Amino acid sequence: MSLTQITYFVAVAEEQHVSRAARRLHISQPPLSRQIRNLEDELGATLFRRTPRGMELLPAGARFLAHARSILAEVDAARDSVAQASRGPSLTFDPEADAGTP
Amino acid sequence: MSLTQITYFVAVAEEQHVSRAARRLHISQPPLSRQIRNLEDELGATLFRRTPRGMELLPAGARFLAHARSILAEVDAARDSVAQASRGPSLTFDPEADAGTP
DNA sequence: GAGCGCGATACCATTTTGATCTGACCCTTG
DNA sequence: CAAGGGTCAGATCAAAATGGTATCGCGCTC
Repeated sequence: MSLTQITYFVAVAEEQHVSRAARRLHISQPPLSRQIRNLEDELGATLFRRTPRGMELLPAGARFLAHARSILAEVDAARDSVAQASRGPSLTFDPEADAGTP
Repeated sequence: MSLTQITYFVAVAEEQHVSRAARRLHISQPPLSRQIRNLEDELGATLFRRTPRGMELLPAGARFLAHARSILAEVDAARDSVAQASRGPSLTFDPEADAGTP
């Protein structure tokens, strides 16, 4: 399982459509289809039902979706946190911040 | 940024040592060293200070570590959740569970 | 100053990823 | 009922990422 796969999964779940999700992700449809399959294989569960009109999220998929979003949100938070830290440590308010630099 | 990199980062942060972390991860030291560097490059921040005795977590690294653990925990939770779902949907208590299967 | 331990670099083999082309299937439409 | 458009899936190839081995450079310690 990779962050890429998770991102792909969320896109497909939201679009309920592999092709549309592929366009949104700026990749082509077949690799996306394969990544979803790989993810399902690794998890040992089917996440979508393939219909002639697109992809339908199954219960297992719905459960996974919640976690997937949480993971991606946490990744963003991690990025932001580090970005803040590198713009100067402890920019988060700290009353003792300048007590250590007299 | 990949889940692998995050896993690697946590190992290095915990061991404070690239070589030891590599042994623990069952990979060799140079690729691990490179992945850490790649992660730092992508984040645009230095996460460790290289010392002759190992790796010292910098403030930015410490911030990232918290998120990294959270991400990995959420990944585990996602796996577990799907595993449960595939052993039978809604094992979580649902009073109407059998109302639909008379 | 010689040796040891640390991370970093160079280079190569392998694996993984993505693009293109194509196929199988279903639904709609005439 | 036949044709066509749209869906996802499979095969195949090129490119990128990943990991291993060999080696370097740098401090510390003796």
